[in-house]
Amino acid sequence: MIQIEIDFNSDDALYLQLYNQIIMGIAADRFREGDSLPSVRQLADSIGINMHTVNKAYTILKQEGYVRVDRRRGAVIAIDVDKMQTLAELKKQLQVILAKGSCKNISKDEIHQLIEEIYEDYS
Amino acid sequence: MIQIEIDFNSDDALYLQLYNQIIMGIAADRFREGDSLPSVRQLADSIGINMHTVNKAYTILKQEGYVRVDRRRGAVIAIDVDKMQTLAELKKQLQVILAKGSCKNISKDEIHQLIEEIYEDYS
DNA sequence: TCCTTGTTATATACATATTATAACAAAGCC
DNA sequence: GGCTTTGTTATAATATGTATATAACAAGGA
Repeated sequence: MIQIEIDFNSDDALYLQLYNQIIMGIAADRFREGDSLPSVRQLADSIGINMHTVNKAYTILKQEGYVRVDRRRGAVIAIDVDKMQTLAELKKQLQVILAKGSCKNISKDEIHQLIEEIYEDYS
Repeated sequence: MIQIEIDFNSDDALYLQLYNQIIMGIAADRFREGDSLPSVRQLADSIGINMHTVNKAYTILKQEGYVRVDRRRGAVIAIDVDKMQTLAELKKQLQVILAKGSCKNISKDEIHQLIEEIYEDYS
């Protein structure tokens, strides 16, 4: 059984919350290369949302190379590594976040520290 | 004169691009504490978008403590530092980004390196 | 007085998000 | 072979979010 927490009061769209949590689940090694995710219908039922909302999350995960879709086994975790592109995208997103921190007097060291903290939470 | 680059083909909403660029402008010291931003009407005209779109960006910047609105001087850069809350929000956003990197075989060291790279760009 | 300021309100158009049904071929199961 | 479940696609309806167009108001500057 998969564990997904959806906040229906969040500003983030449902499909985005799903997308984010699956990626964080892979990073935290709760889902592993080769694992199957529940079918779009199953997961939609268990969360209590529409099939197409789940399908949208799965489709984006596929496009961005986190899962591969197998006719027999459904959505299977399968990472397609494109390091250059990933680094470029991460940089863009980090620039905005670091700027927010910088405005609020958060030092570079505190950011590094925050990174360490997040990695420690993986244990 | 303020320098804002809007990409009308971006997936990001116009007000969000504006919001991000003003924050990045403050972080890069192009806008400083006490500086006035253009009026909503002026900026809207110079970019070629609607007044309310600019107003939305300004309103969020105000809510999040990046500017203060002075009846005489318009939107003035004025940072309201709430370090605890800022750190909590940054952490949430970083968790998702780092998870993406982790899935794509980007090491912790490479993240630290990316942070350094972004800070170096401020010079 | 006149103009500009931020602010608020209303209306419209368009895009995105979410749900509801429905249908299809491919694969697994009995 | 029949039945179910799979991913996938299509269409429609609704709700929400984004952007624009006008308009009006009080407060402050020139």
